[in-house]
Parts: sequence; structure tokens; C-alpha cells
Amino acid sequence: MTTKKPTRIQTKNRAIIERAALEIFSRDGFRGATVDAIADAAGMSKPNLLYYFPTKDDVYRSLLEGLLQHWTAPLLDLDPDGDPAEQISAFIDRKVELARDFPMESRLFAGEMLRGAPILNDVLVGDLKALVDRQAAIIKGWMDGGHLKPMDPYHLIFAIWATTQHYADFDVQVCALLNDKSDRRFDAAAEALKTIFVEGLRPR
Amino acid sequence: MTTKKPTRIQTKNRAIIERAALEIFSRDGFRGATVDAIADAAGMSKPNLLYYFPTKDDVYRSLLEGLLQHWTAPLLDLDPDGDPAEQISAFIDRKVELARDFPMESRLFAGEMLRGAPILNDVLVGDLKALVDRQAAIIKGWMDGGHLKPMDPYHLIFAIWATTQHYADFDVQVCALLNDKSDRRFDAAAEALKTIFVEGLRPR
Amino acid sequence: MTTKKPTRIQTKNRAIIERAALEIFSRDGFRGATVDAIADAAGMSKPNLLYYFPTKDDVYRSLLEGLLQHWTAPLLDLDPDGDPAEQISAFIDRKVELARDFPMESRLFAGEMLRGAPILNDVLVGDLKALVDRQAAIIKGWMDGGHLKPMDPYHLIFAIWATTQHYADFDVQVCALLNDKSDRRFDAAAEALKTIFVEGLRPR
Amino acid sequence: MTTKKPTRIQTKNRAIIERAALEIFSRDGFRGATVDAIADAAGMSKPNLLYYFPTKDDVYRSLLEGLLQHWTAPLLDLDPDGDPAEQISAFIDRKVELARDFPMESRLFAGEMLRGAPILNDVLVGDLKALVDRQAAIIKGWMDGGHLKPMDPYHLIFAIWATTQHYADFDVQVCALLNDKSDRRFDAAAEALKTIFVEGLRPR
DNA sequence: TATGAATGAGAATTCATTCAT
DNA sequence: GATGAATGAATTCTCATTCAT
Repeated sequence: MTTKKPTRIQTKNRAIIERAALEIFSRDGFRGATVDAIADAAGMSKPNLLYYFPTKDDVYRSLLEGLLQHWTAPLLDLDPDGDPAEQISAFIDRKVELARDFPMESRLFAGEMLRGAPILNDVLVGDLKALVDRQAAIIKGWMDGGHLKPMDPYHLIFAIWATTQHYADFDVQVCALLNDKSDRRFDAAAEALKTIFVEGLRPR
Repeated sequence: MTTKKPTRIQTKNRAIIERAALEIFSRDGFRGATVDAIADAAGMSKPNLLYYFPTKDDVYRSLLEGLLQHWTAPLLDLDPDGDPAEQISAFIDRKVELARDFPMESRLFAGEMLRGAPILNDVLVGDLKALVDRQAAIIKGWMDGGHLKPMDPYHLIFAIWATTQHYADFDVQVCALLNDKSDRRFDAAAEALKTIFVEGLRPR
Repeated sequence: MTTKKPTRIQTKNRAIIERAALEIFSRDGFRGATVDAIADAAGMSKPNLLYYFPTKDDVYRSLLEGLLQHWTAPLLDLDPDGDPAEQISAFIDRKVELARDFPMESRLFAGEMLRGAPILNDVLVGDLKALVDRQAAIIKGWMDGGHLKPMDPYHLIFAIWATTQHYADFDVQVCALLNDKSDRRFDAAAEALKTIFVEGLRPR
Repeated sequence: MTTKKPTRIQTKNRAIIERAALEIFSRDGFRGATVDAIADAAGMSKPNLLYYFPTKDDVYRSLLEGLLQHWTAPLLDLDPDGDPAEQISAFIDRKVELARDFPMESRLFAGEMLRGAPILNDVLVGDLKALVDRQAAIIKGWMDGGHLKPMDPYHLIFAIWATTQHYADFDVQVCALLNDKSDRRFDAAAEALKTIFVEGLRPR
């Protein structure tokens, strides 16, 4: 059997399935999700779903594959020639936007990390590390040039990731503690984070 | 029928079970964990485990119950009369220590958040919110007193939580990107975080 | 190990257990009943119960053994020399009293019959058949003597048993259809049954 | 999502399952019956059975639902304008036929009554009571018209039910005491019951 | 005697996947 | 492509019984 290129209906149905699967997987985790639930959410019979993705695992992998590229875009966009503070601010802004607009993707990724990244480990060690190495070097350049306080650029990247994704992954906690379910929390978060990261806590 | 006080062997076995369950639940999530796996890890037959905790749910709840107190201690320890920068630094240090020494607890909690906190929601809205409100007020006091840059104290707390717990929850990613599995990453993290939070990125 | 005669405490505890077991078995059936439930009802630990009756089966058998004698007493009491109509009336009265006063025993027996009498079959074919044969002969004598209408005496005995025990076994239905949970139904039943059996439905 | 109408194979398999379940439930009771046993009797795998009836409870309910209508038909058929004695005789005949031809249905119902009618209670208090009220009124009419001896019509109905169903529910006892497993017992029963009920025991 | 602890054998139900059409 | 039907392998939980003290 040769790998033919997908027909239009295949493309469409795979997209429908992925959309449904993202919802279910991000909410229930890999083990908690059932093919039934995904098929239901996709408005499709279970065998039909498995016609497009032979196994539950395949659906999950397919989601993860598209994920990192999307999610690391803001990091990739750092402009070595831009103003460092502005670049960092923009980075934060874009990450908060992602947390607001694509929380399920973030939670899917977080779930995979909690499990020890059984699927994504190769990508972490490979593509992602390569990307982070490159961008850390850019940030390091800014520090060496005296534009940023010297520190470990990797941990800086981690910190920005952690704080921004927190608003997607721990949304339920954030809402509970702020007692606010409106979207304002994202703007407030972006503002606070930019103050913290760029200015620091100490008054000058 | 009264609830009798537990015998010594009960206390011991419940502790053994909880230790095993923490390992399994934190790695596999609630749904991914099986009573079989927990019983195995506890070196105990499945029915015997269920003799101590009637349902899988009970084991999980029991773990979560003890969690928050342990985990929020560093926040609780903020001394309103201490030096704000030092207090924040100590807070960060202690949180990083927890991430290093009790990563499974952190991941268990993170898993519960990702699921939407079906069990812990009441605690979030109740006890935890009350605690955070109190400590946010302390931080707010420091800001009003001109000791810290004014910003939303809740988001500051979130930021510290997110960045420190990141080293437990996303450990697999951190290790992959640092290409370092030694414990050094925790010290480096603490140092970087203290620099970021207290000094900010911009050179003075 | 020799079979010693039971101590006082043994006698007492066996009685307690049987009382509790009757309640549980008659309500839940043999399979539906659990040793736990019986032990609870007896205010005793499960292993202790099983000290007195080695198996669940033994408890059940023990109950059934005492049953038939108790339950067939009214039939045994038929006096061949008494007035047939009065004897039948007395038989009905006593059976209705048993249904009122010992409904659990009746239901236990009914449950055993529904199951096909796995335990009691030998007794049915043996002792019980012998007794019924004897008493049927007495009734047959009355018929032959022209004191009762000739008919099959066995089916007459069955009819009296069935109608009287109905008020124990189908109590829930009787109460529902009469919309009456007071004890009046037993007196009304006895009266109606005596009318039916002795007089017949047709006016004379 | 709408409930679609069943396919032919669904109809067939549901019928097969119900037939098998009737056998098992009527013999072993609800608790004593296992899904395994029913699936075996139905020549079907356990999960496949549960594909048609999601739970054991559903199978049981399904059986009970169809039961009462079938079982109360002879009572419903009483013709107010017919000859009372003939009507009663016909009622008895039809009930004995049911006991002979559908003993498992009778035992299933009896088992449910013994348990206290957890499932059927609503029906007893509702539909069945309504039916019995109506037919009791018919019988009462006959009595008021002087065609039957005055007595409580409810208890008369109970008596006919009890005596006829006895030949299904207590079949094992009847066979043991008659020492006869041929079908003759049903004819003998019908004859004896008609004599008892219509004529009474006393010679005229 | 009495009971806390332990377990092997179920029992109901779930679920990913396959079959057949 | 699509779906109703079917199933083997779990998975949670139950329960009669035994062990150890």
C-alpha cells in the first residue's frame, strides 16, 4: 500500500478530529481521554475516527507534533538587533496571548511534560534544544553587550515560559484566587510580568 | 458505630500506600494510575490496599489533602516586618528547595490543576484564597511603603509559584534543554530567579 | 477435635447470629446477603461470626433446619377427631398468625424454594413429604366420611399454605394494593380465607 | 442526539438476551445472577451483552417491565356481564396455564416481591393498584348482586393469585410432595382450586 | 473467644481495537 | 468512507474465607 496524498475529505476530517481530540486530551489527559469521547466530540463514529487515525496514540502524537512550532514562535521571533527590553516585552506579550487564545494546547503540552514526555522527549532533546540554544545565545549576546543584566539565559527563558503558560495551565487556580473569570486577568498578567521581568521588584 | 483510632499497623500501612500512590499518581495522573500499580509499588495486594483506602479516589484525596499546607508554607512564612527583598529571596529559595526535594507533590498538584481541580476546587476558593489574600496584602503593604515597585501582588505570587514549580513540573524539559541531570540546575535556578525578581533584567 | 457440647456463651452467640442472619438472608436472599452485613447486624466481627459458623452456608443451613418444624406445626395439629370445618379454620388462623408474626422465616423459605431448594430438597422429599402424606390422609378421611367435599387433599393443603404465606412473602404487594400498612390486613385475610375455603364463593 | 430505532439484529439480540436473562434471574435472583452466566446462556460475550444493555440492572428492569401486563391479563379479562362462577373459573384456569407455561416469569416476579420490590414498587402502587381496584369493583358488584358470597374482593383476588402462582413459584416443593413431575399436577391443581373457590369445602 | 489484617477468586464495567457490511 | 456489532484485556471493587495474634 502506497502513501497517497490525502483527499479533501480526509484533510477536513482529520482537522475535525484533531480539534475534538485537543479538547478531550487537554481536559482529561492521555489516559483519561477515551476514543469514544473524542469521536463524540468530533460528531463521528468511533470506527470512522480510527479510519483516519489508526490508534488513539496516533491522534495524540499528531496533536503534539503541530504543537511545538506554534508554541515556540514567540521565542523564535526574538530579533537580535532589536532593543532587548522591547524584545523581552514583546515575547511576554505574545506568550500571554497564546495562553489566552490557546490554553488547551498549553495544557496538552503540560500534561505531556508531567508524564515525563514519553512522546516528545526526542523533540525536546533535538529540535527544541537546538532552538533554545540559538535563542539563548542571542540573549547572552544582549547581556554581554551590557544591555541586560548578566544571568543564565536558559533560566530566563524558562521563567518567561513558566509564568506565561501558568495562565493557561493553572487557569482554574488563577481564577479561584483572583475571583475573576473575565479575560482581564490576561492583561493584568502581561502588565505585571513585564514590570517584574524588565524592571525588577526593587524601585530605582 | 464510632471511628476508632488507627492501630500502629494501620498508620504504617497507610503511610506506605500514600508514598507509593504519590509516585504513581504524580507520574501517571489520576486516570492513568491503576490500583494495581499502586499496590505493587506499596508491596501489597490490591484488596489489602483497598482495605485501608476503600476506593482509588480516597487514596488520591488523601494525598491532596496533605499537600497544600506543605506547599504553601514558604508563602505563609513571609515576614511583614522583614526586609522585603530578603523575604522575597527567601521565598524563592524555599520554593526551589521544595521543587527539588518534593517534585512528585508538585506534579500531583499540577495534574489536579490541569484536570480543572475537580477535587481541590473547594480548597482553592476557600482556604487557599484566604491565605493568598492575606499574604498579598503583606506584599501590597511593602509596595505602598515604597519598598517594592508597585504592581499587582497576586500576579507576583503567581509568578514566583510558576517559576519555581516549573523545575518540578517540567523537570523533563528543563533537563533536556540544559542537558544536565545533576542537581546543579536548582541552584542555578534559584540564583537566576532571585536576580530576575529582585533586580530585574535591566542593568542599573 | 471432638464435638463438645456448647458453652453458654456459644449458645447465646449462635442465637444472636441466627437472629441477625434471618433478617439479612430473608431480605437479600442467600447470594445477596454478605457475611459482613450479618456480622454487622449481629454486632460482631466477621471472623468471630465465622468462629461460630465456619461458612456462610452453614449459617444459612442452620436457619433452614429450624424452619420447617416451626412452619408445619399448624398442619401437624390437625385433629383427626375434631370437626373438619373447625380444624381447617383453625389451621388457616394459625397460618395467618405465623405470616404476621414470622414473615422473615416465610420469606427465607420462599427464597429457598425459588432457588429450587438446593439445600432443602432432601427434607422436602423426606420428612416433609412424610408429614404431608400423613395429614393428607387425615383430610382424605374427612372427605371419605362425607364431612368435606371430595377433592385432592394435597392441593387443598397447598392452597392453604399458598394463600396464608402470601401475606408474608408478597407483603409489599399486599400493602401496596390495599394501601394499608396497619396490621388489620391479617385479620381481614384470615376472615376472607375462612369464608372462601369453608363456605366457598357461591351463596347457598 | 436522538434515540434511533433498533436494527433487526438489535431486536434479535435483545430478545435472545432477555430469554437467557429470564432463565438466570428467575433461578438465581438478581444478586445471584451474573452477567457472565447470562451472556453464556445467550451465547454471547459479556461485553457484547453490555453493548445491548449497558448494565445488569437494565436487563433486569427490561424483563420486569414486560411482566405485569402479561401476568395480569387473566384478571383484566373478567367480564362484568358474564356469569360470576364461570368468570372465576376461567380466571383460575388461565392463571394455572400461565403458571405451567411461564413459570420463570412468575418466579422472577416473586423474587422481586421478596426483595421488597425495589424496582417494581412504583408500578405496584400505580398501575397495578389501579387495575386491581377496577376489577375488585367488578367482583364487588357480583357480590352486591347476590351472585357471590359477600367477602373482601381484594383478598379473593390475592387468594387466586397466591394459589395459582404457587404452582410456578413453589414448583420444587409441589413436585416433591406429589412425587410427580409430569404436567398432570397443573390439571389437578386447576380442578381442585375451582372446587375450593367456587364450591367451598363443605358439602351442600 | 475475639478481632485486625490479608488475600484469591470473582463480578460489573470500560475501552481500544477489530470485524463485517 | 462510514458504521453497527463484537471482543480481549484491563480496571475498580466485592466478598467469603484465612491468618496471626
